[in-house]
Amino acid sequence: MSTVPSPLDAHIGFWLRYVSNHVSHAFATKVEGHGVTVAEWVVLRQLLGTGATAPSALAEELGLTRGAVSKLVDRLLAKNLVSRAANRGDKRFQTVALTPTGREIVPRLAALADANDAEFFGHLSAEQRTMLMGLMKDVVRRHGLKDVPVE
Amino acid sequence: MSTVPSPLDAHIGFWLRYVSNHVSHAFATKVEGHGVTVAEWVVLRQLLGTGATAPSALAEELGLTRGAVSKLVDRLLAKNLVSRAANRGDKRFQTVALTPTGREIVPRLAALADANDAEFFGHLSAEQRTMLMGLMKDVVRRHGLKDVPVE
DNA sequence: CTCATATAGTTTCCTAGGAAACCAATTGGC
DNA sequence: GCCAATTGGTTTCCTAGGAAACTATATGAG
Repeated sequence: MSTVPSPLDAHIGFWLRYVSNHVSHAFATKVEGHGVTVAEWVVLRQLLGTGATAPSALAEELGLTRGAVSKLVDRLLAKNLVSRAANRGDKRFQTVALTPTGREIVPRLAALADANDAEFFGHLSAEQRTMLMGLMKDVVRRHGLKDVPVE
Repeated sequence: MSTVPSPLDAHIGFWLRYVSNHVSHAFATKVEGHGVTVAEWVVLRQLLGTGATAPSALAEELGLTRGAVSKLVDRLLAKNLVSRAANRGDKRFQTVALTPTGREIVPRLAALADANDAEFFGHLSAEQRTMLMGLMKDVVRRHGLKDVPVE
């Protein structure tokens, strides 16, 4: 008695990807007005919280590869939003930090992020939002993967 | 009294993207054993439900661009998983359909999709899963965007 | 009938990011 | 002390997919 293969929309993963794509895309168009991509925003906001940080730490915290972070930092340098500094002890290490300009635009980008989240999830009740976020954090924690990013 | 800019993890969108990336990546490694990508699987499963379908309809249903579907279909043709047919009336139209081979592997891929979803969300109760999916569908519906894919 | 317009699909160009090879600096075994 | 192994970061190669230009077909206004 073989049953019909599960439809696409039977999978939670499908819906997450679908919604997540739309949310990210909408946010991307919002921030592109400030000449920044979503990934760049993520790095900038992270740096505001952590201060000068090694690229490898950023990669770890944000769930990116070191290669991706390397290129991301290049772009942010070119836009003068972050600066690189050599570590005086172990010369393999660097740290990356926000420039004054970088620090300046973070709040404006954060406002866009808030607006974007409100646009997509604002219709949910506070309880629903909390539960939703809780479920996501649960998956991350449960699934062992890098516990969490962020402060 | 300006407050601190929202941290990354204050946004539901951030968590969705984070989790969704992991889920998709895990699934990708599962299906790559069958020589198929996640996007290709999505098209294959869709075709099982809809039968012979125009590329533009696929694009619409799955939330992809026509260009992306065009390339996706090319790849699936090369793998002999779908076939293309010209429409006898309006020569601009085509339809794409599963080949026997394509129809054959869908159930196996569906099993992988089930396993993947279970791996990430199996620890949730049935109610939690239902609610989670409901919230996602709600966002899609509410946000007007293409109502839903799938049968 | 004819030409402007619309529509389906393709192609080109571009960007992003992963994997893995690679370089430089460091450390540990001995 | 010296060399192998490790570690941080970069670079190269590759693939995916979006945007927009492009081709071919069809339709409709006149």
